Amino acid sequence: MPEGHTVHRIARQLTQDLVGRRLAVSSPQGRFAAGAARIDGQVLVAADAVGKQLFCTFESGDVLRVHLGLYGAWDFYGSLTPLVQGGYSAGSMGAPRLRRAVRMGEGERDVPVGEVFPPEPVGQVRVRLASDATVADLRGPSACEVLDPAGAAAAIERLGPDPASTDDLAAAGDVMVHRLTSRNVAVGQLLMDQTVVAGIGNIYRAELLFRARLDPHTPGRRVPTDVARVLWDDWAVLLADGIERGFILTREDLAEAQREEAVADSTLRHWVYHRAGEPCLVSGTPVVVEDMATRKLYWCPTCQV
DNA sequence: GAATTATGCCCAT
DNA sequence: TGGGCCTAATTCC
Repeated sequence: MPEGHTVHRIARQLTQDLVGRRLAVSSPQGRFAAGAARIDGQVLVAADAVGKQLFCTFESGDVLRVHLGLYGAWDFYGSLTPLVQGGYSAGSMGAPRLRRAVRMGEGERDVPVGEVFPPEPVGQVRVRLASDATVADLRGPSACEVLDPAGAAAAIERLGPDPASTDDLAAAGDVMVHRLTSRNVAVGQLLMDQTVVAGIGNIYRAELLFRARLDPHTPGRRVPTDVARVLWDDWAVLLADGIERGFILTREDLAEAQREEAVADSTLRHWVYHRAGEPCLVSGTPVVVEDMATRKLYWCPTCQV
């Protein structure tokens, strides 16, 4: 259930520990045997996130494209560079996994004693990327395929801008603002449309709209350009924070001590997401939950107009 | 212990 | 519109 920040962290972990290495690529589950064979034994030259998609480029130019979908995750084993203060020696990134892993930000947790390296695959491992020292297992993805360079470029071209994968934030923002304000579709749906802006999921959608005090039902065309720009700028801030922190925290009002609490208690992290019926933290009005395009939308009808 | 739910998105009908 | 992916935490008996 990852949003963009998680995929960027996965790309960072892969960049730290597997990029530049010659990898054994396999499909313990078997479903990806042909794709794995195409890139087995090659050097991984880059790992990049664009929105919620991961692109791993190998020396031949072939690209492994991965989308985690609803419950995909990467499990990492062996030698790993800590991405969080305190570090960790084994972990999962993607859907929450506690079996042998950490939630990012919960601090260090060792590999169970007696576990050998490389570890036996746990569950249905679609693809394993392995160096001598590090193993990354992909489980439960909704997309996992090998593309040629043109195919990879086309996949990226279909995505809207991602503030964490552009070198021109202002120009990327222009694209997002234009796409958001050009259609009559509700802004709450447009923010989830990965061709408008990439990486936003249901939590960031709800929180961005609350922080902008914007009614999710407002048609994109009725969203003032400067408000659309605020959404882009705020998305860039929240995404960068999520990448560093390892989880989504949008309550900039929290004091430092309360932020520590929010590390352990996910119910403290958001203004409206998953707070249906609870009082809005600003107005006291019960937070509303409703369906919008088959997803749950949380919002405050008093604050968001 | 069973049923439900979830940070997503694709496809078939 | 419904099922699929193939998972684990949470909620409901």
